[in-house]
Amino acid sequence: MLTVKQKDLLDFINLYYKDNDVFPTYEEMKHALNIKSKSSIHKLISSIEERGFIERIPHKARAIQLKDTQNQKRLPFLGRIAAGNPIEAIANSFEQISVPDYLVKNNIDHYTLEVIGDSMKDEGIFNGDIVVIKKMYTANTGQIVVALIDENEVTLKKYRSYKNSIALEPANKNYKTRIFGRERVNIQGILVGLIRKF
Amino acid sequence: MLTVKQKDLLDFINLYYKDNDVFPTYEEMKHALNIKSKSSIHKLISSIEERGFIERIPHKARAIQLKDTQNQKRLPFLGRIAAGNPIEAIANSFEQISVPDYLVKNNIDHYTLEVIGDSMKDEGIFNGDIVVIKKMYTANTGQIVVALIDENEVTLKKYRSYKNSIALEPANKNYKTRIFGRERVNIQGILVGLIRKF
DNA sequence: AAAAATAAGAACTTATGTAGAACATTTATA
DNA sequence: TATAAATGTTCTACATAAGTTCTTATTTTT
Repeated sequence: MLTVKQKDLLDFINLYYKDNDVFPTYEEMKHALNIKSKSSIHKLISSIEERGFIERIPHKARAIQLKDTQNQKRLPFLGRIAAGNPIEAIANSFEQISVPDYLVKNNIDHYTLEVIGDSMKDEGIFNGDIVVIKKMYTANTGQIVVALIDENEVTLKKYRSYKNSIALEPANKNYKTRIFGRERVNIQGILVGLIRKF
Repeated sequence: MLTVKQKDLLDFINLYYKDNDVFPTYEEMKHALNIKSKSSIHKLISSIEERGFIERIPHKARAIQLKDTQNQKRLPFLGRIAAGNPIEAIANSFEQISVPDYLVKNNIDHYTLEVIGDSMKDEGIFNGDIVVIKKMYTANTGQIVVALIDENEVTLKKYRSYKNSIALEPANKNYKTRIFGRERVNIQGILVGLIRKF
């Protein structure tokens, strides 16, 4: 709930801190945001602090502290992953779910699904689990991916790439690996996180 | 329980926030919904807030907060659960971790642990997983518990209660069930959630 | 038909962003 | 330690942006 300017400044502070391991002075912020007066920065900083995104020690130089109120990410919940429905069919839902942000790489689109079935149980992925998926259209062998087969079936499996084909491996001896021509398989994302409620 | 317009506006706010990391002004909402007056937006916003879907800071610009059903809880992270250390030894850690609050029953103390080892792998609990534990001192047969054995070893196992003894069952054929006299086992909590990062 | 919800516009209040100068405090250093 | 330099704070002032309140219709829902 920051304004645009406030967010710009906060972004700059974040970036600066990442690069320099110290926080910027007002003078530096002034230049970064193309503002001519320190007092303007002071005001901005004050409002950012008021909203709880940072804390300051008054009068101390570079004495800012990032208050990480933001350790959650809201991701779209696209429904259940089981044979049958392509994800796209339900992708315009606005249902959202919160996941801890350490499961999510910033700036890359993610979504969540509920796992149906036990075909990946040997990887510790059980029926009913919520999986966090990073939207990607390519994968490396060994990664667990959401794959769309023949534009029509969606499944969560371990990916294995061969010269002219793609293998989708379950993690359960009761199911068998399926091998497809490259053109039949579209990667929809790779597994980055899992949440289970007991 | 929103009306159509209210939901349209809420959807727009969600979308806008996702794109911009900042909330829209009334003016922007006006344009998005094809409404000609800010006051109309104000009314809609007020009713959305009344119904608990958002919160505002009155009079502040862009000061909306998505007040959703799902949020995060910060729980203490008490370290690793493996043979050896009783949890109490590390229980005064201040480290905290965010977990989605749908994993947590309100008003009851919870904590988190990192799982070490694969003794529970057939239950889909793997080395490195974060488990969310509800602090409890009793358990029912079949529940997965954090148990303190002989005031000295802590372990995550399936609980089974007999007349004069307690069995702690692993979920891995390479480990065997251990049976203890009741007085040797103290339940420290029961498993309610799991988070895995891939 | 009655009750809510939605819409409009105007007038109003408050917040935000900007600037420059003077001032206060902390930190560096002669 | 005394002083200078760097940094943060306060003040006044102004323009604009944003949110609020009011009254009055109109539309939709019950």
